Amino acid sequence: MPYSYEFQRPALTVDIVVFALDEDDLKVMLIERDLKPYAGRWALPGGFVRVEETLDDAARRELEEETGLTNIFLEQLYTFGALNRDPRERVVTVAYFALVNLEGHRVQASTDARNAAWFAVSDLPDLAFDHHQILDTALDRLRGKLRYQPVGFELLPKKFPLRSLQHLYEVVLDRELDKRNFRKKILSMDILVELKEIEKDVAHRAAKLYRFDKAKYDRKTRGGFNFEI
Amino acid sequence: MPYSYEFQRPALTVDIVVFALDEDDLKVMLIERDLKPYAGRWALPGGFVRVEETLDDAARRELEEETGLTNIFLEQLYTFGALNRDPRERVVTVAYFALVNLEGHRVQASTDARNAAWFAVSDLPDLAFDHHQILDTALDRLRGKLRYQPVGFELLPKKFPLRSLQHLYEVVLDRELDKRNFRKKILSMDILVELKEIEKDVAHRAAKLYRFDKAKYDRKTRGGFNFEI
DNA sequence: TTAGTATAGTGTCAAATGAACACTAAGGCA
DNA sequence: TGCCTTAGTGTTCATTTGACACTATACTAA
Repeated sequence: MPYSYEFQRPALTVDIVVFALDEDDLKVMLIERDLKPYAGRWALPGGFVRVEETLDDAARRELEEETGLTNIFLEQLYTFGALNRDPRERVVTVAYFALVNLEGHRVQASTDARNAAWFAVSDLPDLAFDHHQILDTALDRLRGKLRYQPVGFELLPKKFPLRSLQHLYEVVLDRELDKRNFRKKILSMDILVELKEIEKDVAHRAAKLYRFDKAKYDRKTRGGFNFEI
Repeated sequence: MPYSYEFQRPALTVDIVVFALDEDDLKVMLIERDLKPYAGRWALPGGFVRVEETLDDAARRELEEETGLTNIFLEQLYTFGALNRDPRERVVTVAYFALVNLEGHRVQASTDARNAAWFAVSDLPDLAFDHHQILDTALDRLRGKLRYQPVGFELLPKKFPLRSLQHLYEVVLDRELDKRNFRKKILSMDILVELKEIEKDVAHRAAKLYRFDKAKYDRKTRGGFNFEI
């Protein structure tokens, strides 16, 4: 039973850029399309917004359906409305960007009869639609956010050594950082808690583990906070 | 002749938060609604996105139709998709935020049979829909942007004394700034050009006029720029 | 057991930046 | 000509940033 409207309406979708971090690279989650257009091409997970769900809900639902990821950091990115982004008809998409830590959310390959996989952002295949542009926008946003908000922790496990945090900053910002200065700076922010635990099963001297203390952060966040590293 | 679709589609609109600056206040442009719902209430300018126009185009068109403003700084803000933001049906709106200088764009009161007016953001009427929330989001964005991008100049005439620029920062950031430190900082950025002109018709000592030099700015913008005042 | 090796962890100094602070100069006005 | 209003200008101190190198610890392999 079709629905009719006095004026033509663009279709509305959500697309999600999910970032994760492994030993070497910043990764992004892609889905292999099984339908036309762009069948066989890799694309961002996403789909149509239902009329009875919010945009955030749509993004979380699609993400779960297509990749199995739930309960992750998710934030609206930008809305893309170019006229021919989809060859079939006018489609406006609200893009989201999400951060997960690989430990907690191991790749849940094919769900929903699709193939899902992590790709290094430095070595991507051709993408469907304007998804390359969306991804570039997400990367800019990630780099920007890292500077003034403590989102990086979303990419790490709950407990992490300072090395991992520095590595995160180095990978995302794409430059090397001085270890001493980095530690001084991060610790002086006083938003990390040193745990009574050290790394295990590590080939050499084990590092202390830390966790991000959101309560501490919230207390000092009045008037902004500078994560410039 | 109605259009029909297999699934129900949300309607898609744009709404624009236009900021301007006068002697005392940061102002925002509002439209008095003549139709239900919220007839007689003030609202942000905006309207439906047509299927053959981009989101940016829709925002510019609506802005011109409803307020007469053209050729101004306009940037996408955020997309609002709560289920009951519009009592009639599901409407998703892509909000924009715009900056104008009052000199060049004097209030073009009623156009399109509507009443348009500037309101001080510190003294607003009740607004229709979720427009208060949109406006708050826009204010946050303006304050944020001012810190790391030279958007403030969009609120000033082409030629302006440093006092006006400082006043802009003080009004938007809502705190007083030290005149000497402000001048030192702004001039050290080397993005302003001192003109061979001074203020006219001013009751007391006239100040030198400056203009923003976009080319200069673009040259140094590599790797970010800090407008922290 | 010991030598090797890989990563953890730590401090100083110099330069740049940020914040506080007060007076003189210019020009219109009465 | 005196008054009033705004323009314009430097110094000092505290803080932050950035460059830079060595010792400590723990596992591995001979």
